[in-house]
Amino acid sequence: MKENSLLSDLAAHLFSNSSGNGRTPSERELAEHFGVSRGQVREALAILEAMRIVERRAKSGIYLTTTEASVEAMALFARAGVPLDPILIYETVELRKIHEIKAAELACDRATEENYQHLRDILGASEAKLAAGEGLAREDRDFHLEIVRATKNSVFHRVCSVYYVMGEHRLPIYFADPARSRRSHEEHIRIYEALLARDGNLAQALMSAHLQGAESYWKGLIGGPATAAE
Amino acid sequence: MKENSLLSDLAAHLFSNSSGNGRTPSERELAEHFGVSRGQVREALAILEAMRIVERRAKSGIYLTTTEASVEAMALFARAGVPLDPILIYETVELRKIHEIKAAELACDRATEENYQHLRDILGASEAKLAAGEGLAREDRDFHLEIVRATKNSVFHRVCSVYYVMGEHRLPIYFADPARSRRSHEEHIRIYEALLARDGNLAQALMSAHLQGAESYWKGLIGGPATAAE
DNA sequence: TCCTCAGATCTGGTCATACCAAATTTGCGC
DNA sequence: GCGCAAATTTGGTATGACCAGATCTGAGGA
Repeated sequence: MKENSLLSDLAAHLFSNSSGNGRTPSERELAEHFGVSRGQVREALAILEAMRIVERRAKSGIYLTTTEASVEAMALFARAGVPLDPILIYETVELRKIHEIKAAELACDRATEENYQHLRDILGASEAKLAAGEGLAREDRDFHLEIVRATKNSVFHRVCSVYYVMGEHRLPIYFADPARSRRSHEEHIRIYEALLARDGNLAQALMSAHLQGAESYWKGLIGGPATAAE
Repeated sequence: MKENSLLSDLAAHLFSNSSGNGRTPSERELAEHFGVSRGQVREALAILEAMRIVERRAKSGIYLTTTEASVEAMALFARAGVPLDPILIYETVELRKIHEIKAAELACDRATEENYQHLRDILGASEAKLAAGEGLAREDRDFHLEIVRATKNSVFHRVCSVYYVMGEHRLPIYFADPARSRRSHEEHIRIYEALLARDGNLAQALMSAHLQGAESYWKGLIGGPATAAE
C-alpha cells in the first residue's frame, strides 16, 4: 500500500489533540510533530477540509468540523483505525440494505456475462479462503460490490464503493467465526444462482435475509452489554 | 460564496488541456497559468487526487484518472460548470428514486416535529418563490434532503447530500417552466401530508410518482440511450 | 479585584527558491 | 532509422519570509 499515511495519521492526531472548542494544533506544530514541512501538512489539511473534517479559519486556527463530515471522511477514519461511533455502523448497515436489495433486483435485469464471471471468480476465491481457514472480509466486499456494478449504474457503484471500505476494519471481526463465514458464503452462492436465473424477487428476498443476519449481529454488538467474544 | 474557485477552475482546466494519454500540464505550468504559487496548485491537486480525478505520478506528471472518479468529483464538476455526461444524470435520477422512495417510508416512522416544521418552512418558501415567478431549485433540494434527514440515518443523509448538489446546475432548467414548478410544489405538499399522516405506503407511492416525472423528463432530454440496451 | 485596551504574539494564506532523484526527452554518433 | 548517453523536465519536499487579521498578554485605571 502506498497510501497517504500522513493523511490518516494527521486525522487521528487532530482528534486526539484538540481543545474543548475543537481547535487543533497549528500547522507549524503539526509539521514539527510529524517531522514534515508545513507544505505537506497544508496539503493534507486541504484534503481534510474538502472532506469537511476540519475547517481552516484564516489567521485563527484549524477547527474540527461540528457539522456532519462526509462519507469519505468516515471511510478515512475506518482506514486510520479511529474507532467509529457504533451508531454509524448500524446506520451504514441500514443503508446497505436499502442499496443492495434494490441492486439485487436491478442486477437480475442487467447483469452481463462479465458480471457473472466476476461473481464466480469471487466465490471461487472465497472457497479457497474458507478451505485455508481464513476470513472472507475482502471477498465479501467484492461480492456485494460486483452486484452493485451489475446494475450498470456507475453513480450507484461510486456511492457504494465509498462507504463499503468503512467495513474493511470491521469485517475481519465478523468473519472471524468460521461458521458464520461458511454460512455467509453459502448465502452468496444462492444469491448468485438467483441472479443467474434472473429471478428478481428471489434475489431480493435472499439478499434481504443475508443482510438481516449482519444487521442483527451488529445490532447485538451495539445494543446490550458486549457479551460476544472479541 | 467563498468557495475554492481555484479547485473547480483547475479541474475544468485540466480537462480542457490534457493530451491524448491524459497527461495534464505540469504543476509549474498550472501555477503560472493561474497566477498562483506552486504550493497552491499542489494543494488543489491533492484534493483532486483524493477525489480520484487525477493521479500524480512522481517525476512523471499529472494524469487524468481513467478509472471511475468519486461522486464528490461529479459534484465538483457540476459546480464548475463542466458538462456532465447525460448518462450520469440519468443514473443519478435512478439512484435518487431508490433512495427517496425508501426515505419516504422510513421518514413516516421516524420524522419528528422538527422535521415537519422544516418541511413546512420549505413549502412556505416555495410558495413565495412561485408567487414571485421564480424557480424552485433550492427549495426542491431542501425538501427532498429534509425527508432523508427525517430518516435519522446520518450516513444516508451524508450520501445523499453529496450527489444532490450535482443537480444544482440542472434543476434551474427543470424549474424554468412555471407549470412544472407548480405541479412539483403541489406534489411536495401531498407528500408532506402523507408523511404527517405517517402513511408509509402512500408516501412511497407519491414519492415514486413524483420522481417518475423527473425521470421521464430527463430521459426525454437524453433520448433514452440508457434503456436502448434491452 | 476586575475591567479595558494597546502592544506583543500567533496563525493561516501565499509566494519564492532550492535541491533531489527518477522519468522523459533530446540529440549525437553510428 | 536506431541506440544510448546527456540534458531537461517533473513531482516531492523543505526552508524561509512576509502579510494582516485574530488572539493572547499584561500594564494601568476604575
